[in-house]
Amino acid sequence: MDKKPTIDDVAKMAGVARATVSRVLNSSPNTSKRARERVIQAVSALNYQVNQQARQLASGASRILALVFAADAEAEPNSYYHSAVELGAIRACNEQGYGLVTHTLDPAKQSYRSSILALADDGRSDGLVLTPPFCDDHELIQALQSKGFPFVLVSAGPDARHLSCSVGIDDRQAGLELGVYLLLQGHRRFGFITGPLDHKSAALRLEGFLEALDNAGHSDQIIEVADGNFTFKSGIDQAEGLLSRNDRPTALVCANDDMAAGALFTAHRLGLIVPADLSITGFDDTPVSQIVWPPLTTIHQPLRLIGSKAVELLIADVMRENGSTTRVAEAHLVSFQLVERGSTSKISVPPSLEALPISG
Amino acid sequence: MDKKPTIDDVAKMAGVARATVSRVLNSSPNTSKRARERVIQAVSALNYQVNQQARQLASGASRILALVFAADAEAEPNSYYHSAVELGAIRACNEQGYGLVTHTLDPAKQSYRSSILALADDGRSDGLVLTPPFCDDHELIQALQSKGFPFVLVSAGPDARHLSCSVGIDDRQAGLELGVYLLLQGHRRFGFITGPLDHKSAALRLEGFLEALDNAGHSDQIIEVADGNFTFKSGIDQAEGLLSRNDRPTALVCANDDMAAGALFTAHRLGLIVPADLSITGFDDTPVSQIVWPPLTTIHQPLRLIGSKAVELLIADVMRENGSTTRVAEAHLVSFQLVERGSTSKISVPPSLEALPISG
DNA sequence: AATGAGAATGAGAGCGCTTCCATAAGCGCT
DNA sequence: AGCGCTTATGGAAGCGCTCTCATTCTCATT
Repeated sequence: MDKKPTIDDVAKMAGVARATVSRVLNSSPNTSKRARERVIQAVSALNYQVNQQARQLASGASRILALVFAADAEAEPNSYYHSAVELGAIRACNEQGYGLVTHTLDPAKQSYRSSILALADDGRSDGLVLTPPFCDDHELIQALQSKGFPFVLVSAGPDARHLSCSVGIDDRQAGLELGVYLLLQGHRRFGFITGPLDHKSAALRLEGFLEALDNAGHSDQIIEVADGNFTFKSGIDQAEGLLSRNDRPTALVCANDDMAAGALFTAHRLGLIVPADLSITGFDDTPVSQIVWPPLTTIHQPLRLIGSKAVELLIADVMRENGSTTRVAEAHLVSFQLVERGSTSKISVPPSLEALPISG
Repeated sequence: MDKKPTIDDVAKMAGVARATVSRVLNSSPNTSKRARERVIQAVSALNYQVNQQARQLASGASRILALVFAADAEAEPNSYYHSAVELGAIRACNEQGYGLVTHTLDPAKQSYRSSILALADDGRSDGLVLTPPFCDDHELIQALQSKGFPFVLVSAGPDARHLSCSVGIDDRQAGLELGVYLLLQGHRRFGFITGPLDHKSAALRLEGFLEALDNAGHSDQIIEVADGNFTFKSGIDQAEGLLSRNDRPTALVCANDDMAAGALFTAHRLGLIVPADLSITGFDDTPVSQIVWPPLTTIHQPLRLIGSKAVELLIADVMRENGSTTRVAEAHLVSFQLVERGSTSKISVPPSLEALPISG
């Protein structure tokens, strides 16, 4: 097998200097049309491809971005959420000639912070995309910032959003809309299964929901909250507790689709008819929400878009690094929609309650 | 911010030559204990980290592997399958100090082949992991082989397995066991929803299933086959056709879990009780199979293991490249299990049929 | 004490590219 | 024609590492 052609081969063939070839390849401003044409022709004649390693060494950039996901040792990851974000990120990377290397870390292990910092240090990537719950670790964010290493947050809570560039939906508002929706459906007794506590965006979903109840003049007493961890199994377990009470809720709100699927499972097992006996809502609008029966009313998040947008911001940031412009902590909020499906329905309530003031 | 220390800084501090530091860092055989100690101490004192780019340029290896997945423009990927394989691959990579960059390609676009070849050429990765349906493209495989570029196949069909190193289960055998199981349950009228036609391992599932029927002395006439494409939606649609016939099957076999979930959806819609009126089976044992109601009887594949094993083989291959040993086309078959859940049950059949010879 | 095999080390030549700096070419003016 | 200015080009110095090759050191053997 012949050796791959180098930039010098191209230069020789095109009859120009190596530097000129480099300039053409990197579309530097100062090149003549003639030189450009000759170089391009030589490149295609030789089937030349830049050696990324050499370029990286010389330029100091690897053109690789790293994406960090949470995944504990054995449990399934919150797969669809991750896949969708990753897919969007991959697309955006490819479009800009970047590669994306995905890392998984167990957030339960304390070592995760140093692992992420090591990722920033080892020079294999130019920037980091942090997903929950890593995106809410202030100490980590500050460490990264003091290194001057580019990164962007996905689905971060508002505190973290103030610190750095981020992409996500307004989880609080989404939770609120869900609350308003269910109140309008006539529900007055709620169950809520939360996500992991360190997961700020999950916490916001609850906050927003409670705000809706509050706005409508209802007290916290009409809601029972159980701590889930985003897994199907935790949905099953927590629903068990919430649904076996005497005054069980008429609507069960879950902080993601997988737990909603678990809740549905428990409802089935208990012989409850959904939505006649119980309304259930999910969050994220992952495929899970359509696979279960009945399909879930849920909040649609544009996860692919979030992934691609995160990468775009990150690349912009990486490129800007040379320039002196300092990075701004910009929270990019993308829109969400409440998707109404078969898992929720109106219940009949006394007219007096229906007349309650409900603010949007 | 100070510049990062280089190997020369370490060499100076340790009082040895740069080459010695390099040898220690790469654990070459010929180093004295004294040199080793001094270097290690200097490294930690300076908090030195090798510059991967420089190492790559000098050594010619990027220590990055590429994973190629199918994903069409808008449709959801077969997410859990992909995630699980990817997760296993990531783990194995990290353990060996490699990075994994994931690429998605649309197999419907003819350009996918040149994209993959470009991946091999651009020097950013040392090896390729090919998943279905790319792993069954002989032309691609041969092109890769003639380049001498390392790669490994995941879930490839037997033809491709003969050509190159591969990891997967024996899909044919799995299909056969599923057939034997359902026959033993008393089923005699079957529906089968296949995967995409170019997906060899999916085709094998059907082949094995038919073989089971054949072994039991049953003709093809007792089975109706419909072409799915692994999506939930195609499961819904194909089940529609299969279940609305007069002599509808008593068991519906689906080539993956997502389609089985779709079939379940249709069954619900048609008012059929699963498994009383209809048994349904999936394939892969992804989380989907437990999320739906009733949970699916399915074939468990150790997807994480497949991913990690693929990477291990690939790395071994990459490393061997220097040595003269030629690669062998080795098919690594991992074990699968039939997992019995609520979506299947025995049906009452005339004793005469039960006595039919059924071989395993 | 001389010899030689083998282990440890150092010097230095790249790996293929980017980029700085100096030079040359082009061009509108006076 | 001559001047200064901008724009295009070439030469060459690295980027930080690996790895070959030549050299020195060690030590058992004669």
